[in-house]
Amino acid sequence: MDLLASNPLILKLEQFTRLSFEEKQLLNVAASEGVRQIGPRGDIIREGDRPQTLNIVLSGWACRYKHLEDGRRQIISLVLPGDFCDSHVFVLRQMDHSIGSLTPVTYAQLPRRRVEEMTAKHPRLSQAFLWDALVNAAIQREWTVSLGQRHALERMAHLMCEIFLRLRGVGQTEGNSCDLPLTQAGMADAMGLSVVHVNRTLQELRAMKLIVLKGRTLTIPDIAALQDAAQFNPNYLHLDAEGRHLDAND
Amino acid sequence: MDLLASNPLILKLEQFTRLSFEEKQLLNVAASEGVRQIGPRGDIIREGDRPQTLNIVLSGWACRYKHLEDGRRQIISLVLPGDFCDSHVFVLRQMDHSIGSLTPVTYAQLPRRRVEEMTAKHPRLSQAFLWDALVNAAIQREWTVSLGQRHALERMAHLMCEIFLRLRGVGQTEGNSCDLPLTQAGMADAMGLSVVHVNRTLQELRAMKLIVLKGRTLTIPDIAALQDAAQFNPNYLHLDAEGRHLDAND
DNA sequence: CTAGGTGAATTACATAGGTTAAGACTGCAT
DNA sequence: ATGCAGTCTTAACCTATGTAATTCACCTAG
Repeated sequence: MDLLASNPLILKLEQFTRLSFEEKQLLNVAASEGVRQIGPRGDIIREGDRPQTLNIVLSGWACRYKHLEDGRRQIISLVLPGDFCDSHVFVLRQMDHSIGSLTPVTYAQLPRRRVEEMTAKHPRLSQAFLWDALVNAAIQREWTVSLGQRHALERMAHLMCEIFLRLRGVGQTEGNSCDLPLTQAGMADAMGLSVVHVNRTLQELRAMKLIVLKGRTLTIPDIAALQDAAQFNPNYLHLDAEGRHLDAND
Repeated sequence: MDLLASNPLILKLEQFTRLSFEEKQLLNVAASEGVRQIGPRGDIIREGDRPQTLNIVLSGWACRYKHLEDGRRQIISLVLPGDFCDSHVFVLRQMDHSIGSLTPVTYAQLPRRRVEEMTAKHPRLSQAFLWDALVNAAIQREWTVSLGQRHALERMAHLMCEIFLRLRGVGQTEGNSCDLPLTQAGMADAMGLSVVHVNRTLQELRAMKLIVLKGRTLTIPDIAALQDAAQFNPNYLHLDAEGRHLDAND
């Protein structure tokens, strides 16, 4: 079944735990109902909104972001295929940030009740969702470290390592290449740098043969070398979770 | 009952929802078993550890932090009285960061089983824990914004606003003053600045009459003014959660 | 009361990264 | 074809912040 193999949410969660056929089917149905599309610079959710649905990105890139009053913008995190837009916000009163599309995005809108049914009936799913939320928290912490301590070159290199590994987890890499639909302005907003300096830094990374970046395609000739330059330690992505080996009944 | 009123965990959670007497009692018992103490610069948990307990800070300040290979250190977040050290890490293989004490710290160690019992029997407690985890995620996002976009002065001002409000939520402020046991080196590690620049910035904040900082005591003469300087919007702390008004059976 | 350690303050100087501006390239819409 | 709009690139210049080093003021252990 094609969908089963290509649903990024399933691919992502299976890095952590093996899902039963039924669970996968459930996720697939969920990801095929209420599917929406949005163009490249739209908002999926806005600060202040109070979503009553859970949105899952199926294809394309989005980001969490926040504006300051004077126009400065920080991209808080990247929302890649398979990622939730608003995990568990049902508890909170309103969104404290916005989620915008960076490319055309396809996403599924799950009504709240549907999510609750799924997790109630399938503890392994709610376990997997929890794992996902915890990994996202870890990623956010790592961005804190990047923004606080790493210099521009390390920071950019670190970002690319992270993107590559996250995309690989959802089957969106080919060899040592992947999509990178972020503009330099986007990278600047994500890494707290100016566009000019992002450009300088990319040139430097290219000169060091650490990356090849043509159009929207990123190639990493030597991942180990890039990781070194970034002081990148993949432990925070928790790709080695034990759940994976606990049981395998599908 | 004195303990009931001074347990910072209860005070914190009650900002979000009203707890029943039984629930509070449960939290109190939890917070009085397995109590540990640690001096000012110790580690409560280390990167790589695999904690089988849930640690709750009862008094004193701690922080999550991470070292880079060359000695740079980033404080990722502050762990204040009433905060969990390791919410839900049972799912993950190992700690991807350390938690260290900034002052002498008293904390309770809850065995995993105990936590699971509590949340299983008291859905409102697990709801409250979830709220807490979500607020922590929001705080982490706000730090990302601070580190990425705010200049030193705004950044420091923002930190002080946040600390003050968080402490007020657990009854640790007096008027417009609170404890601030962070050294300037600590603030530097938290805000991604050098010690010298932290000092300069503090002088500036003092000259602007935005803060009074003597010894370990911070006073904020005019909170609105400080918030302005920081572009501080408290919405991310979600102190207005609706759960608070839903029911009140205690 | 003295030594050594820690935190704060300040100065002089260095630099990573920001700002502004302008040109070149791209793709798309008319 | 033409023209606009977004993106990338580069250059010249500027500044917020970092680095190094010194002094002072505590505090605590002997």
